[in-house]
This record gives sequence, structure tokens and C-alpha cells, in this order.
Amino acid sequence: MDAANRPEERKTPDDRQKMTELERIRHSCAHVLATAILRLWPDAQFAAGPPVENGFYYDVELSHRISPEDFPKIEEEMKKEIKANHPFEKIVVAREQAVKDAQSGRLGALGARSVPSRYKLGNLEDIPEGEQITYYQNGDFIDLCAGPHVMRTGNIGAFKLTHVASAYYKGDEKNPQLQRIYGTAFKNKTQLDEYFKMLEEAKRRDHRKIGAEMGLFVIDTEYVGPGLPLWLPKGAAIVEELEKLAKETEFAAGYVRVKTPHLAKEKMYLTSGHLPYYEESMFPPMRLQAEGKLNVTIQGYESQMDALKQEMAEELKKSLPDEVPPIHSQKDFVEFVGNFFRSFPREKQMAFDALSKVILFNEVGMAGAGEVDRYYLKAMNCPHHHRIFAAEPRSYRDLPLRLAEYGTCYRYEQSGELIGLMRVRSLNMNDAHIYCAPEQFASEFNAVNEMYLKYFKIFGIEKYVMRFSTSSPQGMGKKYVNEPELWKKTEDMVRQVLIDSKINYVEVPNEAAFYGPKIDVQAWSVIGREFSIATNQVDFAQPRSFDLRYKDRDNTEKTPICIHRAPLGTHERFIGFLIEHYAGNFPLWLSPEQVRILTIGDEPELLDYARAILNELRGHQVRAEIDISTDKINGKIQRAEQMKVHTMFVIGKRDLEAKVISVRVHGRGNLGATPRDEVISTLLEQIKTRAA
RNA sequence: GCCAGCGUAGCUCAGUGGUAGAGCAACGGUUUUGUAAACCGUCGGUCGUCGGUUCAAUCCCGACCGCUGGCUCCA
Repeated sequence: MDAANRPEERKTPDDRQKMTELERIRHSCAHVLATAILRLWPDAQFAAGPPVENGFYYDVELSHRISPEDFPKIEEEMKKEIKANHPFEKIVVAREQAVKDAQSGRLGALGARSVPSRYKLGNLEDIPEGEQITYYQNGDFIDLCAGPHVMRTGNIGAFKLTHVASAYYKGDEKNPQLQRIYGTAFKNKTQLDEYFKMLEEAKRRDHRKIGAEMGLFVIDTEYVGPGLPLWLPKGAAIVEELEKLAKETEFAAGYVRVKTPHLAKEKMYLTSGHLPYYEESMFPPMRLQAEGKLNVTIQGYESQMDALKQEMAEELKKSLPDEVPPIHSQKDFVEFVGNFFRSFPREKQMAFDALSKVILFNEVGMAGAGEVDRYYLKAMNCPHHHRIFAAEPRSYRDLPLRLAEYGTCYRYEQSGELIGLMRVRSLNMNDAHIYCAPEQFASEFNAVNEMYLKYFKIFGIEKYVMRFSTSSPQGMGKKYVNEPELWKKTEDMVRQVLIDSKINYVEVPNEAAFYGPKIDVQAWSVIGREFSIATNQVDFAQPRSFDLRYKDRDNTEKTPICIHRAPLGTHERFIGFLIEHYAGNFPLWLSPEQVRILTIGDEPELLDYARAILNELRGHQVRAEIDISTDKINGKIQRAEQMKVHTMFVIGKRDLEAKVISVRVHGRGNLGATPRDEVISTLLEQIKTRAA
């Protein structure tokens, strides 16, 4: 993220000087990229070119569409610039001079040009009065830039352009879209190669690829819809195991489970405050027609129809009966309108009839006629849980009340946002809402954090950070519910818990949820890729909006604080993460197929022995299968290994005679033969303890 | 939603302005096995959808749908 593009996050010159050596190399490489592009396309207009997490980019406006096929010749020019070993010279200028140079097209350019450097002009405007304005020059290329850079272009050890994307100028979708050229650079070739090796590994572990190979899930865009994954039996097995883990953990921690429907009336989300904030990312409402008159429908219809339709509307309006029978469905509606049209000449009757069927219902819908109930698919579970809280009178003795549910939510994510399981439109949340008194907050919140850490341990997540998102004064009443004192109080409480628990966290201002501060949990998979796994929030706003109360010791009614928490996030994203984390090689307890019995030969006694083992395993809820096909044992092993079956029991005549099982573990090979009972009891123990 | 690239069998991929192939998988046989692929055969595609250009389109053009990479968004 280019912080320089966001006024509220503008880096100070001091911050910039903290750039690491690697960031300087990359930032300098961005300048070299611009230099090269200008040699090829002198009219290029540059915007911003910062270092980013894995490299750098430069945003450029250019009539030529740069594609990866252009990379070799751009890289060729870049190499020349690096070989020339020009120094990066810092030049301090007065604002007037900078404006003048930008207008003459000199900034982000190799020389003066006929058109101004328009984006550089825009960048200049963002530099506050009093801050030093500097250029950096390498060879002929002069750029408005706060630096810092490496000493000379030759200090850029190894680089490569990686991809092209588009980006809005200053990240604002109202601004023009620029071409963003991405690249990466390292001190030397070895490190560059390692980086690309890591990318290869990530690609190999891609959850979409492994998910398909292992038969975990499919996304049936034609019949179900994009972003609506179907869990296949093997994927559902993982879902079930995660739920089991969550349910056990939450039960032990004093949670109670609830179950709520997938939709609710509009009133729910007006009350919660979600509708005004998030309407566009909720699925559009379903409208349930109540009894009533049709005249409102006709009005809505008039406004958008052409002449014939107008005519029909006039006719309808003129002679519509006062009393309209109840209409609950399209069938009712068509029937009613059909009867009504009988009084017209046949030709008109048919035209009206067809129109009414096709257009009136489909386009205008039944909205507006009489009272309409609008139902929304839930995009979050909290309001339903609030209503459960409200369902019974509550006393301080009931608190903390921890309502947990694996609730299915639906969010209308923008089409361009959908990514495999990582970003979906239907999601199963490991959700719970903790209603507590203010004095209980610290211990409850701390217990939630402890739960996170417990899970990290189970899944071998070693690197994580809690992003503590807080409000901002300027967002009060707009982005955030207008309760400045409550915000401060809550944020202070959360911060204190984080500090006391010595948990690894960073504070990020102005990114809170609208109803309270939140914590996003970022975790890194074993190959070092970052995932936003879970989020939990402190909510002082919704309990008020829903007028939730409990009777306190002193016989007064008080509003509880609500903690939203979802340590395992959603099944979709969490399993997506786990697939990449484990490269599909799940630990035994999570493995979709825990055991496959492979027989050598098909003598009846041998098959009986193998089947008895299968039955015993399944009796203990082990996900076991048997392969009694006539393939050679090597073929059976090959297929089981490819499917990443965790444990293979190879059963041949020798095993039958000695009452043993030859065990082979995926990725570890043949472990030899062990007495049957011992093998099974060890296996059961490993599953039970969720051993890695 | 925006920009760009892509869309051929269940999967991995060839291929052409004259209506398509391979390997694996699946299915049917034969084979009877000791730690990563036994053999033979069969089935399988309106080349994403719709429209246009053309005597002729899977191929060229357009729109739409979807996917991928970014941007914006993320309760």
C-alpha cells in the first residue's frame, strides 16, 4: 500500500528515512523503471512509485498498453541505466520552482515536454506547507521524490518486472486509472531467485488447485453462483472437524450454542445500523407482497415504460377496482391482471397481458403495492443474537452471556473481489457474541485472545499479529457512531488488555468498525504468506440500538457491552488458509481421508481381515476407506499418495497370518508392520489429541 | 464495480478460417499383486454463451458470463 497516496496516512520525511536497505533498492529500482519506460515512450506520465511488501511498482499513464511482452525490452533499458551507474542526486527546490518544473513536464521525465507532469502536480499539492520539496535525479531522469535512495543505480543488485495491473490515481476510484507496473528487486541474484522459488511454492500450494485435486470443494458458477462454494464430502469432513474443535473449545469456555435463520426483516438491519453502512454489500432484499391496492405499482411502472406500457397503465388506473384480492405470488398477480384485461379488445388484451407478465412483475416487481415486507439474507449474525438476548429478561447473574453459532452469512462481494475460498459470498462464521458488564470486559476480552492463541498452537501458526483498529476524531458521526467518550473508553480498555496480555499487536487508527474498535488477526502460513484470518470487535453501539438491557445488582437497567469474536473466521477462508499452510497434507485429525486400507490379493480370508479392520475404524468414527481393486499394490499406493491420504494400511497375506498391519504414512513412507490392536489404538489416540 | 489477461473432454494441455486431438481420470475386459502407475479396449467436447463478418467461424470482430492478476471495498 502506498501510504504516500493517502493524505491521512502521509509519511513524514522522518518516517521515510527509516526505509530499509532493501526498500531503498526497490524504490530506486522504481525510478530506473520509469527511466526505462521514458526512453521507450517519452510521453509517459508518472504518478507514484513506492516500494511495497514484495517489491515495488510505478503507476504510469500511457496510451500504449504495457503487457508482459514488453517486459524484456523495458528490462533491457533498465539494465543500461543500472550499468551506467548514475548517482541518485538529491536536489532541494522551492515550491514555486517545483510547480514550474511540473508544468513544463520536466518532473518524472527525461527532459522538458509539451504537456505538464499532471500527476506530479497533483502530488505536489499533497505536500504540506513547510515540508521540504526534493527531487531525485539519476542520469537525465528527474523525479519529484522524498527519497531516500541507494547511492547509485549500480547498487541495484538484481531485479525483475513481474506483472501489470491497474490502479486509481491516489487510490480514489473517481480518479483516472493508471497502469501499475510491478517488479521486484533484491541485493543479489541469489535472493531474487529464492523469492521466485517461494512464489512457485505458493503456486504449488494454491488452495484452488489443491482443493480441486483433493476434491474438497467446487464452485459451480453456472447453477449455484460465483462465490458460493459447494463443500464436497472430503471438504465437508474438514468443516466438520473444525466445528467439532470450536464447539468443544467454546463449550469448555462457558459458551452456549444457538441457531438462527438465514434471513431477517429489514427492520433488523435498520435497527442494527448495518443497512445504511453496508447495504451495497448485502444481497438485495426479497419482497414479500402484502394485501393491498395496486395503484402504487402502477405509478412506479408509469415512470419507466414506453408508450404502449403507458397506455396500459392509464387503462389500469382508470378502471382499477377499489378492492384488490390478496396477491402473494406471481401467479396471483397474473391471474388478477388477466381477468381485468378481459374487458379490452382482444389484440390489446393480449398485448397488455404479455406485458404485464413479462415486465410489470419482473421489472417493477411487486414493490410498493400495499405494505411490503423486505427480507434480507443475513450478512452477519449479531442482530439475530441480539434478539436472542432480548428474548428473555436478563439479570446481571446471566452475564457474561456467550452466544455461539456457526452461522451462515451472505455478502454480496463485488464480482472482481471473489477469490477461491478466500473471498466468497456465502460464509460460515465461527461466530459468537459475548454480552457482558463493563467490569467483566477485560477478563472476557482476554479469554477471547487466549482462545486465539490456543488455536494458533494447534495449527502451528507461529507468526501472527493483532491489528487493533481504532476510530478517528474526523470520522465521528460519519464513519463511526457518534459517541466520542464511549469510543475513547472502549479503546482504552482494549488497549490495556492487549498490553497486559503481552500479545503481539499493532494499532491502526481510523480503521475501526462503525460500532466499535476491532481487532483483525493476521497470520502467516508456513511459507510466509499473510492471511487475514479472523476479526473480533467490541460493540457498544448495537446493544444500545437494540435497547438491550440487564437488571443490575442495584436494580437499575443497564446496557451490556458486546464482544463479537470469530477466532476461526469463516470455514471458507480458514480452510483456504489451512490448505496452503499444510500444502494439502493435513494432520491426521483433519485429514479428509484418514486411513485407506490397501489389499494385496483378493483371497476371501484376506478381504475379511481387511474389512474387519475397516469396520473397526469406522466404528470409532475414523474416516477410513478400502481399496480392493485389482490394481498392483504400487498402483494403489500411488493413487493414495496422490490423494494425500494420511495413513495407508497395506494388508497382504503376511499381515493376515501375523495379525499385523503394515503402516505407510503419506510423505513418510513405509513404517513397517505392527500388531493390529497397537496400530489402531495409536491412531485413535493421535486423532483424539489432534496431534500435528 | 473498474483495468488488463485468459476461457478447447472431469483434470493437464496440443491444434486449425473447411464443424477437433494426446495423456491421466471414468467405464468394460484381461491380470492376482509387498510400498509412488500391469495390459487391452470403450466412452467422452454444439472448442464459455449470444450475436456479427464470411460460401464456411472453435479460430476474425462485438457484447455478455466466468476465471486469473491488480485497484476500490471488506460489518
